[in-house]
Amino acid sequence: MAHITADSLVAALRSEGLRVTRSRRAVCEVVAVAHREHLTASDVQAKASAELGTDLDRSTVYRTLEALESAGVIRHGHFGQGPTVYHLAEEERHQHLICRWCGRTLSIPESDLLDLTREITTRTGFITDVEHFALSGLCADCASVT
Amino acid sequence: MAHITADSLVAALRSEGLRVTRSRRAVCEVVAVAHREHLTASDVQAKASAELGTDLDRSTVYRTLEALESAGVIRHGHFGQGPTVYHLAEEERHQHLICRWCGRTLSIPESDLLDLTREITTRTGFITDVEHFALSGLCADCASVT
DNA sequence: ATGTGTGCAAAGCATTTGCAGCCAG
DNA sequence: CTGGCTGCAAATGCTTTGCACACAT
Repeated sequence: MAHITADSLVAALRSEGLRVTRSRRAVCEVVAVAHREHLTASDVQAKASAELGTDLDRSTVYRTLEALESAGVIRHGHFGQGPTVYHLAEEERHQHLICRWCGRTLSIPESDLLDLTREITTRTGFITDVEHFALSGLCADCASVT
Repeated sequence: MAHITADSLVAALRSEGLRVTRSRRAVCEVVAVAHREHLTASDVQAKASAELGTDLDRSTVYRTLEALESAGVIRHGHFGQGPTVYHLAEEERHQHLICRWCGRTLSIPESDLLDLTREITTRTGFITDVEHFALSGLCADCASVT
């Protein structure tokens, strides 16, 4: 799959019948450039404001992210207790593992967890979206210290 | 393992060198009675206040829960975007599955997920604490509607 | 009698909302 | 030109913190 561009995000807004403003375009650019990275609303605000040269309001950021999410081009997840993170609705999903000691984050592709998700579905009928919440635990380094 | 009683929670506080007050005893009772249930700070405040007959301050609740947690007799977890939930540090851990549609919560014993956690550890060295964060997804009912 | 635990009040964050004016269509 | 979008400011909800007083030990 080709890289997602700011333009395709903008197009998604348009196809939802939403208007395309300077602010929204800036948010799209920031999100597209971040690619696989996970951004908080505050990250987006900072980068988009820098790009615009003027301050973009935090509420506008939230509203735009919400619009992009309902257009289906971005998604959000929850890491630990911190703020919500946003990222492109990319093809290759992954589970995040957060170390409760050092706070480091690892990723593991969803495809490596298919056995798990299948197992859960078989037992409960529940279809897991591994990406939405991180898993907590101890990373290899911190575990070895303990 | 026998049921955990309020007294054993109180004893845990004592063994940490902490004082046992009426407020703390009330919190211990509420948590012990809840047994497997997951309580928010607000739940604990309400129930403990009812038991005391006077209003227990929210900050006292947080401080007491923190004390119980560092004494190792309770733990906390995060369900969705909602408030932190507290529960006894019981023997049988379980993973929570939250339906992103109807909000219902299912549980699955950690023992059913050993393959998963082993898999993750093998691949990454990461030791998962399945209980700390819930998993998001669609429950059987909501999935069938979709 | 100590100093730990308490209530109260205020602050700290992330997020949401109401509203008056602005700009994309 | 008209309504959707914006900034501003205030409100919300959860959690934390500073402080003076109270009470367990």
